[in-house]
Amino acid sequence: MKTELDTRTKIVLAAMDLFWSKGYNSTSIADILSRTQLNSGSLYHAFPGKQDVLIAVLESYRDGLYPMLLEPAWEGVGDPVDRIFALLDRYRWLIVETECTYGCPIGSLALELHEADPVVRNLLAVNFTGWTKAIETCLEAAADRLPAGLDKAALAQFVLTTMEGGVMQARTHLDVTYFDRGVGMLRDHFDMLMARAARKPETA
Amino acid sequence: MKTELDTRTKIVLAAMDLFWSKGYNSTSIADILSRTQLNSGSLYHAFPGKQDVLIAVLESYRDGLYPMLLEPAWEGVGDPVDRIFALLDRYRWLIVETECTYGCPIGSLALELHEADPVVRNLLAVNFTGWTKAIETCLEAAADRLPAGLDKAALAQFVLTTMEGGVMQARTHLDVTYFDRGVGMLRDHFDMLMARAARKPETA
DNA sequence: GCGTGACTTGAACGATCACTCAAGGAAAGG
DNA sequence: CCTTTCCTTGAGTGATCGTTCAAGTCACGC
Repeated sequence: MKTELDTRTKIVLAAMDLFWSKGYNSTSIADILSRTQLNSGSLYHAFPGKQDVLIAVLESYRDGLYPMLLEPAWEGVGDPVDRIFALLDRYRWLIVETECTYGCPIGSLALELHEADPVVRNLLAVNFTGWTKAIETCLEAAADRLPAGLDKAALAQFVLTTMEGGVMQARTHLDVTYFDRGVGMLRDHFDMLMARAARKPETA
Repeated sequence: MKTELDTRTKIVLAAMDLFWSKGYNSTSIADILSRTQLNSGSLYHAFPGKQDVLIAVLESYRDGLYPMLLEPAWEGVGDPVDRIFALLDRYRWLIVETECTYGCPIGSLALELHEADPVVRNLLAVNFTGWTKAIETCLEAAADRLPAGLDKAALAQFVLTTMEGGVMQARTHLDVTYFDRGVGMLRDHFDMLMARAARKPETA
């Protein structure tokens, strides 16, 4: 089944990869054109400008969160807490696979684009929110094992923080163990929370 | 005392500010020149090229870690655990002061420079290591309040992770509370560690 | 006064950037 | 066969990038 790809789709796929590996500013339109084997006219027929390609990429990440990231990561993993660490393991795998050169595409773009357009900044925020909401769902599913008054939204954000900070340090040091230690600390955090919940259950 | 600044120093100071606010790639030599009121010849007399300005900036951050960042943040704060959170509060202050537009200069550069020169990458790593080593010193000074077998290096890295992840999310959402929640989670983590240490003291 | 080295001047260079557009298919409906 | 519409072609635009360099200025030892 040789799928004939839409011009827009071809561009978005190529741009996703290029923005991920080189960043937005360092990726030129010429890079996208040579990757897709298109001419500039075709690209500018499909998109008004470079920033609109970025917007399409971010929308694609947003829409692909479950089908492309979470569902594969959670396949065969039923326990909600395990799912959180399965997702982190997915990122670990990406780090190893790319020899610590790639990171989280959203995080990289978020720190690269300093004076971002409101639409772009909002899409970055939406991507983060989608991710943390998914973690929050896991935390709610595991609510019986966690302390009663726990701020689940804050903890979900903390999971994202651990992932982003770990990826950043692993990439800078070219060493996955910097990611692993962060995940290990988060594991400890969860263990302590669950131990606390087990010690005095059902209290507000 | 009107100090006449060295050309190199003037350039480094201007570049620190520009790289911080706009990033490395988005800062042009022309930006640095107009900021310093110098001509291109003077800059290229002081530095072989743009990347060498970046290297000087990173060396400046490395050398300024204690005098410019830690000592001011720790002034009047004796308790080692309080010092950790005083430092995080310093970053919080920067976020608020810049209306969530600036972040950690090292973290931003680390994620912006995807295919960084080895010298640059190493200087980024050195800056991270200097920071975490300082936190580690605090943890060692508070060792009596912490669990015996605690991996202090890992926890120190986790503090950096919390800071970087919090800054990233605060900047993306244009809202400091994303930073605050991360610091709150870390506070909980410390509280749980100290409670565990108090429960069963002096055990390995 | 004069030579010498350190530093500055700023126009100019080639490369590359995002982007444009007149011209040219290709397919479909009439 | 013609028209219309959609899409592609690719040379070309002006702007901006990092960088160069011949010429000029300046302080200082002789």
